[in-house]
Amino acid sequence: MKPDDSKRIAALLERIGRLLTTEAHAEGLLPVQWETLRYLARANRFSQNAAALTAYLGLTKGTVSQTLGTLENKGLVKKTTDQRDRRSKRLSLTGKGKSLLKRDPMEATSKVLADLSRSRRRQLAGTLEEILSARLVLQERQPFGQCRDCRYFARQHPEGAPHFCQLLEEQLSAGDADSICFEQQPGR
Amino acid sequence: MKPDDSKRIAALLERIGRLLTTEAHAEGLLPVQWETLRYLARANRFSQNAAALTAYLGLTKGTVSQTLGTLENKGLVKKTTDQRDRRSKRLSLTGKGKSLLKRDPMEATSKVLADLSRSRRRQLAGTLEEILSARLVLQERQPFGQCRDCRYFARQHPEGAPHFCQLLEEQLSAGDADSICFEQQPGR
DNA sequence: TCCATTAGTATTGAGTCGATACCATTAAGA
DNA sequence: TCTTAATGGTATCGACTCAATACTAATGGA
Repeated sequence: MKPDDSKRIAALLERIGRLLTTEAHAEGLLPVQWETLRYLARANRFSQNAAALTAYLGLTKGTVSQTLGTLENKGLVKKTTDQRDRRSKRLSLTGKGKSLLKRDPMEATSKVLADLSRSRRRQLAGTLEEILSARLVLQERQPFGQCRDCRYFARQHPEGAPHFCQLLEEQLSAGDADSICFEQQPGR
Repeated sequence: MKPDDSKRIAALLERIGRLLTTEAHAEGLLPVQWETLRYLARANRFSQNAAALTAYLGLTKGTVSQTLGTLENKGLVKKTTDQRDRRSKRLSLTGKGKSLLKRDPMEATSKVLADLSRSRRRQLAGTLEEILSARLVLQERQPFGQCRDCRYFARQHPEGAPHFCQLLEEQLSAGDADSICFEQQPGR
């Protein structure tokens, strides 16, 4: 095996990333804009705000605010002020935003991934998660894992609701449990 | 296993890509500029020109020309007109460019990759290459594989030189064989 | 009540990026 | 050889990202 094997893999990761980026110039949207739409579709309600998106993307809040502004102008995203904390704004996809996501250019790549065997997919997902998490830890950034893989996720709620978040002390729907969360901390 | 498992992997790939991009704002250079430097360090002499770089990055030639211009102004890249085809310019890293590459922000990720076991690295590299190649084929783009994995690579040269390219009919040094090539076509 | 913190916006300037048009050189045909 | 098409690269334009900085508004603690 080659001496700088790791460099070759790093180059592969970067090139795939760039591929995803260049082909994300589609439907009149730009790469970050697509990423934002996808994020909002996947994020649970505690994470549907600009601060969480900023952390997810690893950009500065000014940039993200600007991107959200243009998406709002395009009628793809809606902002509503959070009533519990009126500094914060709750972000959500409009109907137009949701239907645009059906033409997500990322689909082409998902299709290729679906052609891999189940076991290779599982292996790949595991390795990529490990790499990402290692890099994020070094930068003290959040992993944005799925709610149900969180150490604060409780399958049994005292009063009988389906799930419960022990950190935010909120009930969680089945959809919440599958979504990604700003506060998620892997731990089981 | 989750229904849209492939979407999760695609999101991982994109997020890692973005991570690589955001941390490539370093040493006064921008992400594409780093990618260009790395490309020039890895490309064989047939591929050290703007056209090949354009194909590699998947950008338009105008953009690439501009990026190369700023790298030239920074004294990191040198252009010399190719004497065989005087439309073309041969690109090379200056001493300053090479020494800057030693502070490549991508190193942080290579280090993490180096911590993976040998077998997981091998598996990962294989899977990523497969994914990339599948996507590139769909777009009719070049794979930019290593010279020695090319169908035109001949280990024995008639006159006894170490290696030989049967497409370009040129002798190849050991370094050439390890470099990536614009014309490379996997085939063995 | 004061003050530090947090959520988001506004502005500026550098640079990517796609699109288009352009120039020079080469290659192919008549 | 002359003409024409293709190729390698540059120049210019406008839209937009992005980091940096400064700002407003709301929150929350002392």
